[in-house]
Order: sequence, then structure tokens, then C-alpha cells
Amino acid sequence: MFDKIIPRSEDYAKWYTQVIRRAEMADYAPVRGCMVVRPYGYALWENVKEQLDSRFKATGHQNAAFPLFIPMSFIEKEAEHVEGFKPELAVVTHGGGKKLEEPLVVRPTSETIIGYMYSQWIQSYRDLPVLINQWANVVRWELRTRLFIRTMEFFWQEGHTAHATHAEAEEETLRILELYTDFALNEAAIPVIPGRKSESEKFPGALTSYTIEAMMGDKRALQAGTSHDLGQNFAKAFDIQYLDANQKQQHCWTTSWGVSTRMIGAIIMTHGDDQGLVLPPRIAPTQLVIVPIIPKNRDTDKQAVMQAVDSICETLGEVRYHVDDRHDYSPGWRFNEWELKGVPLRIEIGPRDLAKQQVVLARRDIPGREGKAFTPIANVAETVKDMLDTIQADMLKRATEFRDMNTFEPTTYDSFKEVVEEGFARAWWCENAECEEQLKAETQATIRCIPIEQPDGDGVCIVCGETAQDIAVFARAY
RNA sequence: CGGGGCGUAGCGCAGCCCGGCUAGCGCGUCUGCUUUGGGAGCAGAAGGUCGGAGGUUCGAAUCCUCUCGCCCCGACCA
Repeated sequence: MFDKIIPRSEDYAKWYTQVIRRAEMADYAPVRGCMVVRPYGYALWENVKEQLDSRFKATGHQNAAFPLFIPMSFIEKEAEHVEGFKPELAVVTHGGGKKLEEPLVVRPTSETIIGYMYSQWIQSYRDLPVLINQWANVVRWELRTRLFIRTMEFFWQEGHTAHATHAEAEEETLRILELYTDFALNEAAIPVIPGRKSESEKFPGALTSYTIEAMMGDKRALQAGTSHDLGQNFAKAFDIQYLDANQKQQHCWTTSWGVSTRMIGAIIMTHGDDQGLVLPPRIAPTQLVIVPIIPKNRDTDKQAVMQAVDSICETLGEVRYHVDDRHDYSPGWRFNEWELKGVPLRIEIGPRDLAKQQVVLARRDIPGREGKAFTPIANVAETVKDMLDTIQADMLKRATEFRDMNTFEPTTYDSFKEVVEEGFARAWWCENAECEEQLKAETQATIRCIPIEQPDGDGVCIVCGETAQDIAVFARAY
């Protein structure tokens, strides 16, 4: 017998872990809270990286690399920043067998050390803007971890920019928020809500934090990326100044923004089903798997099938395909294997198909017989390409429908408390921290964001009944 | 840091409460034969410091003490 993965409805956390390990995305490391990203998971991450990186470059950013170690005193320079990060720092106290004069922090994020470097590099308004990104690993001493979603060490990109005016910095912050939204929608097929964080949820040291929020398969929210308007907080702490056209010293306006390997977790939890992963075609490491079916001891059939496979492969062009010709595994075994791994499309081809000059095309996003169709061999490449686009679009559509079906608009606090346990709740909020505190204490939910897109007019706060300018999204979050 | 669970073969587990002979089962692995359109069958084989240390005992996977680690749920967080 074969161990099936546990259904999502039975134990979502267990399902998540099992899928990741069985699909060989990642494994637990021998250090608590750390993970090993295995080749299959890393291949997905590389595709995420590639898509983001090309968007960064298209908007004028350059990549660079800053040190892993940050002097402790740097972290302490920005008051809110210290407070936010101090509890989760990994600190190096010894090096080369000797106690260090000043402890070194393993970067939890790099605003401080990059801010320091910017203060050296920026002299004049002509040096601005500075638009730099780095792909790096960072460490945060998390109490409770979860593969991809919250590990002690994680991989990400962090963009850090410096500008002459607040307007430019704001523009940058929102440009990146849009870029992230575009990536999530069009590559990861994750419908996200771009919005602003509440005061209590914003990045330590930021003026304003923006986020893209997604709904996972268990209806909990996940922050999938952030973009921060840092105002002049870090510029003042690190003395990032320039001489403007009127010969006056000015502090820069800086931003920072990041997307991490958490995005992998978001993809898994947005699209995965009880058979395993379901990966969006645009970033799937393998988009198409071809499974030849060959009865043993019938060499003529084998040759014919493999020839047909070869000629199909030749027509596939850019499609990322894999031929699984492991004939010591039964067809059923191989089907299940690739379904677990979330490959979007599968071609099954055997002597019977060959006789009719057709193949079986099976969609991963529609499990079982319903997702299977015969298609003529003659124009299979075209069909595959079209089908990959269709799957990509359908996955976004399905995820959007799921989110909308589980998004409620309660009008009383009582109904709010009920529905917020069941999904997202959209409701007016007066932006008062006390109301936020109250619902946090009473419901397990938090304010995920104040969406950029707002209805006209105003309403009354769901908690206190005072006038509220904006709708906020509330949910239980990861 | 609180609550819960778990460490026994590569993986998943049983055995422990109530100590006893050679520590079991499933999957996987290896060998052979038969099989291949949804996780193949039969036959044989290999594989163990029972997380670690100490104690009780004629005898410990099992009881006691200490310890290390991991997972899950909360508080805190990308």
C-alpha cells in the first residue's frame, strides 16, 4: 500500500508539511527552525526570482551584495527599528577564537548597513535616486517556525532606494507594490489585495508600510510581500544627506521592499489540493510531463511510442517539459508522482493512442477523468501551449472565486466576530488603535490591510461606530 | 516562553501502562520470475548503539532521575 497525504480538511498544517516533503520541495534541517530547499523547490524559487528580477531591472534597479554581518551599533541607531528587531537577532560574539569588541548581528534585514553605505555614496542631488536590490538570506530568531512561511533563515530580495523628495519615495513605494501585485496575479496566479498596513502592523522604522495580502486554502491570510516608505527615519539615523540645487543640505527619503521564499508557501497553500501541489504554469519548473506507456516484451510498440514522444518533443519549443520513461514504475505510479509535484500538464501516450494518432492530455488543476482529454498528435504542441495559458488563467480565476466566496462584509460587530473566523472580513475602521486592539483581543483576527481600492464616501467603524474614512480587511493570519 | 505530542531499520509506526526468551509490522531497498492505460504480484534477502547519560533490577525499548532534539497549538513575527 501507499501512504496517501492527509486531506486538507482533516489537518491543514500536516497536509502542508507532507506535500512539501513528499514533493521534495524542502526538508527540515538539523537546526531548529531551519530548512533545506531541495532542487525542486529551488527551481521554483529561481523562476520566482527571474520574474521579479526582470521587473526590477525594467524599472531601473540594479543588483548588489551587502555584508551578512552588521555591527550591533548600527541596529541600535533607529529607535523603532531596534525595538522591533532586537528580540529576534542572532548575534555573533566571537570570531577566530576571540571575543569581538563589538558584537556582529547576522542581518535580519539590511536597512542599517545599506543606509550607512548610502551615506558614504550620496553627496549631491545628482547622485539620486539610488535604486539597489539585493538577493540574500537573512536570519530572524523566530519562536515558531513553518516551512517556507516562517523559517529562522530565509531567502529573499530586499530593495533599498534613496530619493530627493518624499513624493518620489512614495511613488517608488507604490510602484513596487504594483510590481508585486502584477507578479502575484500574472505569474503566481495568486489574487492579492494591495493595501496599507495599520500603525501597529507596519515595519519597524517605516512611515508607511504597504503589503499584498493573500488568502490561503484554509482561509487564513498571508502577507506575501511588503513595500515600505521609510520617510527620513533611516536617512536621519545614518546621515544620508545630499546637497540640493539650492546648495542646501537635505536628508534623503528612503524606501525598502521585499519578497521572500514565503511566496513559495503562498503558492502551495493557494493552489494545492488533496493530491498535492498544483503549480502555476508560468513559474512551474516543469510545465509538461510526458509519460510513455509501454507493455514489456513488445519492442516494436516501445520503439514506436518512443519515436512518437521524440517527435512531439521536437515541436515543443520553449515549453519546459520532462519525459518520464521510467518503465520500472507503473503508469499509475508515475501519474500520481507528477500530480504530487504539481506539474500543470501531462501527456499520456501508449500504443492504443498511437493507433488513433492521439494522446491523452491531463490537466493538473482539474483532477481525475474530467481533466483528461484526447487530442490529435498532429498539433499537440499548439494545444499544449494554449492549455498552459488556460490553466494559468483558470487557476487565478479559481483562487479569486475562492477568496471572494470567503470574504464577508459584516455590518454589525457581532456578525463581524463570527465571519472573521471563517475568512476575510471587509469593514469600515476608524484607524483608532484602541478599536484595533479590542478586536485583536476578542477575535484572533488582525487588520491585514487598508486596501488601496476604496469605495466612495465614508462609513461607521465596525468596532466603535465612529465615522470611518476607509474599509479595512480583517482576518486570521499566518 | 506557556500547553500538547513525539524520538524504536532509509521512511511511517506497533511494542512501553503490567520489565523476561531471538525487538516486530507496513512501505521502501536488493535478487529472481511474472507484470505495465491510475500508486503491480509472488518468492527470497539485507537492514537496529530502541535520542543520550545515569539509576533500580538476576534481567530495561518498557520503571525512576536528568538531559538533548523535533513537531503541533497559543503569545511574538516577512
